[in-house]
Amino acid sequence: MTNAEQPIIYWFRRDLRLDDLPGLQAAIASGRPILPCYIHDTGTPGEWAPGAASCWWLHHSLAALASDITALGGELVIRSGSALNELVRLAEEINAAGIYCSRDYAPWSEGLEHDLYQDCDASGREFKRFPGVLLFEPEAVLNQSGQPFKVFTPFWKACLRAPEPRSPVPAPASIYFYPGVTGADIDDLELLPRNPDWAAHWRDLWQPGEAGARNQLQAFLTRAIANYSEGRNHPAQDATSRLSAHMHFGEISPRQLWHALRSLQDHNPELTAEVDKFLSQVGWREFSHHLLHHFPTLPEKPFRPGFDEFPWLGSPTALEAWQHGQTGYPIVDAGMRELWQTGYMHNRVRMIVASFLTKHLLIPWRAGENWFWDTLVDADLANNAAGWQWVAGSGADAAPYFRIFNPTLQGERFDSEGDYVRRWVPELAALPTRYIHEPASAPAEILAAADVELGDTYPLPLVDHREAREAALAAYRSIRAA
DNA sequence: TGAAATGTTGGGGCG
DNA sequence: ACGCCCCAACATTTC
Repeated sequence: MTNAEQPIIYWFRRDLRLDDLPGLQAAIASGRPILPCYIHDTGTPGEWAPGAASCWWLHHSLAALASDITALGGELVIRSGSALNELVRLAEEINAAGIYCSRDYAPWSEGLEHDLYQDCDASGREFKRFPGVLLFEPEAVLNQSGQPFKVFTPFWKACLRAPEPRSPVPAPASIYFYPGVTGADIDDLELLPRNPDWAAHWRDLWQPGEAGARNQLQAFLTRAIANYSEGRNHPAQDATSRLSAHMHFGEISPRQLWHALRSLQDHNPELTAEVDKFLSQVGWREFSHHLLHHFPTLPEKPFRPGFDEFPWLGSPTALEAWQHGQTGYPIVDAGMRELWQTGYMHNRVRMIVASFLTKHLLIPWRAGENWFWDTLVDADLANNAAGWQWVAGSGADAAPYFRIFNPTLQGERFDSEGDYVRRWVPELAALPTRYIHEPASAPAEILAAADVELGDTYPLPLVDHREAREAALAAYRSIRAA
């Protein structure tokens, strides 16, 4: 039997915010007391435990959420362990009437939601999951034959034809909390690096949490969006939204993003093309998540058959040079160093470094996927897996296998003044712009004048572009024939 | 959400 | 004036 004072557990997952949270709103509307909780899940089979950079973000995001809940007079109850066990135990402990949450689309999450539903059903509790992590539910975007889309353009067109994502629900003005339950301290989760604390300066770069997400969106909408289509390709410009980590942790929902942009567009029709361009990027996020939902092996196995046989080389020393930004290709090294030092890399550069790893070095995309997973603050299983497979040519709607970025040309085209390289590869800073993307082509006296000694202060190119390109084409031909 | 090789065209230098 | 060559600029195709 249930009574009106039996609480509802609101289980925070990848929705670390209070605004636009339909599940929380529904819990409040039930009139029952609410227990907000977060489980640091260490026990669900198949889970990709968050990487080091992601853990740093998670810590601060949880701290921000906990503080916002405290301001409302409640407490975020944090526990650690198997999410299923911890939730079941907590529900029994307080005799909860139900568990509400936002739906998550990771392969292991869907199984977990199923198990929770079963357990709740058997013990007379309500288990409800609400949409909100995505704009459109995967079941709602299928082609004419009821199958998932495997090509982005028709996928996104179908999304745009579908009923518009509904308006965000307001943040609760007050919450009737269930008192008296305590959990772990955030520090006990040991999410922060120490010995050494390599993220000591990251608080100057990022503001994890809902307020930070709101600030970032506001900054983007008042400035960079106006030149997004072009600016987004130039890594030296601050022309992208930088919302990815906020989005990953659900500090802002895609619905909030969607409606903020549509509203901006309504008031500024001249921004239509820019807004559409940005929303199509949100569309790629959507596409990746839908793909992962339909094809749970996306993070591990080539989406396209045949790539199992790809003749990778996988040299450990080459991988290490790539990881440390020591390949001798300035745009690649700049990107890898930006990643290492800030937990982030500009998207254009992500494509360049990924193409370089898989095609110039012939190192399996999974090595890159793993490195990004550990080093990106916005590491996201769906985006990461889909992105790497896209670059490697094995993914859905992937770049054709013969599309091999020339890192020198990419640098010259998208970092034409060399500002990005100079920022992250300071040992090349004094080189004239003409040679900044190809130091090896500079005359000896120019190198000397810039204090550059190739092979000493800056590495010689790890591979020759032309030779590497030919080798990659030959490798791809070998699986195509088979 | 490429790059390189190959093909075509047209202006200009020059015998 | 003409043919020839060079080559930049652009287009097409190939990988």
